[in-house]
Amino acid sequence: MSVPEKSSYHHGDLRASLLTTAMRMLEAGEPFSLRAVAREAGVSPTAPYRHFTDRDALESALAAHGLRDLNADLARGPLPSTPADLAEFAVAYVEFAMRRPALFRVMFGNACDEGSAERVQAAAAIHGLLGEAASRVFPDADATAIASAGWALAHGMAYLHMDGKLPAGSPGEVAARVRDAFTAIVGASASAAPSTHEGA
Amino acid sequence: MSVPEKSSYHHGDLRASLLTTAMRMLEAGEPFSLRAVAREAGVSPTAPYRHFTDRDALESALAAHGLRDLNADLARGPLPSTPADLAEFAVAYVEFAMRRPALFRVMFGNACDEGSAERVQAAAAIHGLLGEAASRVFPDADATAIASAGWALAHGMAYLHMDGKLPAGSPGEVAARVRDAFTAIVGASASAAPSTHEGA
DNA sequence: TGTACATCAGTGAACGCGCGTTCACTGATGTAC
DNA sequence: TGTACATCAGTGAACGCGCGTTCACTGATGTAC
Repeated sequence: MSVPEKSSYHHGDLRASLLTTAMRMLEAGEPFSLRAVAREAGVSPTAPYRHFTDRDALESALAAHGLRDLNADLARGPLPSTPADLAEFAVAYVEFAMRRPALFRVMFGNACDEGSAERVQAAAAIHGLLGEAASRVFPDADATAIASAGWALAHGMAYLHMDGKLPAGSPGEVAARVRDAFTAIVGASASAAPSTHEGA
Repeated sequence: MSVPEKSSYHHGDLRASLLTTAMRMLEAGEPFSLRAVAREAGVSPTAPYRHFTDRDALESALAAHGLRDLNADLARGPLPSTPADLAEFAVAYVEFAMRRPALFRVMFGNACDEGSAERVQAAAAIHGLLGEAASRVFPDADATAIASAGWALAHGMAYLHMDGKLPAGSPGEVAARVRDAFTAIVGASASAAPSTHEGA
């Protein structure tokens, strides 16, 4: 449909087709390699080099795509304004990771290639969104610290679940666990044992 | 010294030597493989099979070793009793990850092989320690939730720093960042925008 | 409208690589008599 | 104390695998005259 059945030699839009295929493979948990993607797309092993300078370039394009998808997921509703809203942000983040774990690792599991403009930009957008969300909910807190903390909490939950370090269960259970963790730690100071900190 | 220079054929204690070599390689950031470890240990590619049933068995032994090391790091001082103590727990966790990132990934970056008793046991010990620490500091909170939250926060900080998603800088800066994040989120509810939660 | 030609997106054979694992083997060790 | 032999920890050649990347190529497209 979208790719007309042309004469076999010229593909039509191989670049897009490679990205789609690679994305499908990542989501299916299949091992990712230039050759495998080409094979799956029905094209010779060297055809991708017409569209990506090397393996890493394809990977960066996938990462950028994933980052944009995650951004869209998070920005679906209005910006969070309460801690409970922020907890739902974390839930959405972890749900994305659980739904597309291999992609998630491609997005975050390696240094961002600064040469890939689209990847850099997509990463910055996510970063900005997380920062804004955190400082909206906790306007009086150290903005950088609270943003890092929120991100780390969600990111850690994502990895711990992906790697089976926390009892998994259904997606709903995972979501509940994330929500509870978030709520527990944000409300924690109230129930703390005697501390040197007595509030700000 | 510890391994006497015997006649070359019999090694003395190849098992220990392979583990040591593999650990050194992980810490040096060299790629890890059965063959590479054997090569580095000065032994034929098949010698390791006398001591480990396969590649995964070696990896599990390394993971167990690393988990015990991390446990020892965390248990160095007394158990935490204040939020500030708990923050230092998180700092130590992240410092371990930054000091030995490849090992850290081996420890946590894949499902625990339930067939490896030593790995299962070492993982359970860590899990127990984290849980006890959290519930000592926040005795009134949901123990599971607060333990997960603290672990996820530290774990997420570790991954974000390892993967270059947060500005790195010196180890001291990383420690400060972890401390600040922990402090910010634990004290956060005080400064929250209007919320549906008004405390427990 | 028809033909020549430059451009470009594919092909397919080949390279060298490192990997995990198998197999039949051999050299050293230590125990039984 | 000396010899025979079982045990065990190593060797080294070989297997088949998939990978990223190069190279010279060829088939299709579209533009200029």
